[in-house]
Amino acid sequence: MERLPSFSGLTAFYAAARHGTLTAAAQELNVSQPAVSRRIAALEADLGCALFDRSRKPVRMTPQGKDLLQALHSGFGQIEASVARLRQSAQGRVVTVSAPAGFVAFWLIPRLGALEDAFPGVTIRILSQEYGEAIRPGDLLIRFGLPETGAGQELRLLGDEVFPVASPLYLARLGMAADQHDFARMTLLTMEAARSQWHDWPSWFQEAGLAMPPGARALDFNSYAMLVNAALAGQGVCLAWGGVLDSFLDTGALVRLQGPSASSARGYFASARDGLAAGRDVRDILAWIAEKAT
Amino acid sequence: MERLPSFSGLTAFYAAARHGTLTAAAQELNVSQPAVSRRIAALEADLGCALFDRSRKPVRMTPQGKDLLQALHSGFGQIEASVARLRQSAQGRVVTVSAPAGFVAFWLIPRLGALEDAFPGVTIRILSQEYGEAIRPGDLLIRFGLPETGAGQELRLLGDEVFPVASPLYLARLGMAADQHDFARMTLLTMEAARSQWHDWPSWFQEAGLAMPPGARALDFNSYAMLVNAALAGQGVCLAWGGVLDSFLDTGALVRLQGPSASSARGYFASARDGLAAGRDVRDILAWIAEKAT
DNA sequence: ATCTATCATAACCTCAGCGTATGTTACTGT
DNA sequence: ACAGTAACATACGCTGAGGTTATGATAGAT
Repeated sequence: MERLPSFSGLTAFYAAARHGTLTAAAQELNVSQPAVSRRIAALEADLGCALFDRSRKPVRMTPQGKDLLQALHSGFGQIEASVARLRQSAQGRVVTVSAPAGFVAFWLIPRLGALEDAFPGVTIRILSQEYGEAIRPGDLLIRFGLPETGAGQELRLLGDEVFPVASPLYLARLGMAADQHDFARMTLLTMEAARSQWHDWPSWFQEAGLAMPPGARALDFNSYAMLVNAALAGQGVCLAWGGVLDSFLDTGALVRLQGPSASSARGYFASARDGLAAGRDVRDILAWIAEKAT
Repeated sequence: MERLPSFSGLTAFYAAARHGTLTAAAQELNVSQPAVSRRIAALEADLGCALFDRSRKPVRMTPQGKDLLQALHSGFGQIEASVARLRQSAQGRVVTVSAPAGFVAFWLIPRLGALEDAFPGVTIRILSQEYGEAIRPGDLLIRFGLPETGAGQELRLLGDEVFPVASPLYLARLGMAADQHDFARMTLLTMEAARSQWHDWPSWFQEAGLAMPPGARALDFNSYAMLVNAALAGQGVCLAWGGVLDSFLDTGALVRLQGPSASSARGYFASARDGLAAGRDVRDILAWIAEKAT
């Protein structure tokens, strides 16, 4: 790892580069102009190259200076964004919920208004990740998968029922109905095989006691949200987790295909990162979500 | 702009987060463990939140800590890359050449081996930009356009002749030859009209004293490199700047269409950023390029 | 229960980096 | 051409931010 120059040098240069004069940089930094002059001179000595051309007044940046300015703009920008988030979070009551993207899109967001109404004064931050991606850190974690042994405080959300759903327009186009459908003539929307955590169509047919139609047409997605949008757009039939797509089932945008369903040990699980030591807000929101999802 | 925390706090946290213990971070930073402990405590007080959970030993990061770690990893990474570049550049003899992408692809890169042989011990860095993009900073600048008045030390490269070239396979496919061609039946490869610096087909026909074929087929590109690759692939005829495509003309991959040519005040110009004050390497390379390009 | 590793805190010390004052020079307006 | 202003560099003096050593508390392993 390259040893970084002094921070005061970098910030002095960054301010001078943005303002165009060392004097203005000094004002921004609440230091004197000679302090800025010296910081930048020390930085240049450290780096071994000139960042400003001083044959003119005010100074002009060299190409090396521009190179460093771009890096500082980007690097400081990202650090500043994180710092701002942490400071804001510390001032208010903020609860960060980390959950799979499909759950966020189809279950959590339709209920976000109600959640925020239930907890006035608390800022709810939501971090989502696609299936297969690493879980992002949060106060309250929702994951999809098998129950973990020894996890202790993990609550199971939603039912364990898995069933096919499709758009009524799609069914009508094929001359089918919810209680009169033929999988062999439908497109099966599915998550990519790499997502081994997912309940796929072969598993579903097997558990439903049906034979999977040979040569069934399949359409692969690497995002459950996109997959569900394809179903909504009439591109095929997809598997729904009990409870996840209920807002669409309630409005009729999607209908459940009549017939057997399958059950699975997999499901959505929620936990507070700090367990019983979690803050009151976190525990309350976890309880709220568990109640609405079961 | 958010005020950033102390750099020593950020670096101490970054080291501890990577190593997992404050003691190892102290070793990396060549300070004592209490110094690291205090830095991080001060940082946490500044941000108003805990970055480590200290109920365990060694410490474990909180979600806030992970948030900041990601930002520092990315931010410091970019700053470090720039710093490393500048330090390396200062130690060695590095000359940065900034030029349009077409010139780089078709003139400079075929000659790069010869250039490096001519200047052993000098590292040649090349920055390119597409036509219309802002010129990127470099020790030696090559641009395309009209001559600038008052630029002083700018040298003109290549000839000012503009002529059409095509792939012999394309010509053969149309039953044509270099000395027997009909523009009306060819596809004219051209830069997008937005690139007003470019010498376009209507201008060429006018200056060559020819009538532009009405309804001539045109294919637009926003990259001269892609345009030339299309000509090489037999997709049409393009305009060549005298000298730029000579490596293809030498090998026969492209042939010049016989007939009139046009001259233009536009051309490629090279200059040293620092003029006569430029370092010896920069001046010598500028002279080399000017000699080979004229 | 014992030992080791790790982090926190107290007491003390110092020099990195600051400010004020001044010199030099580019730049602008008359 | 000259005067005035703005901008950067350098010299001198000063101090408090942040370091070190020593010690206490506690988790974790055996």
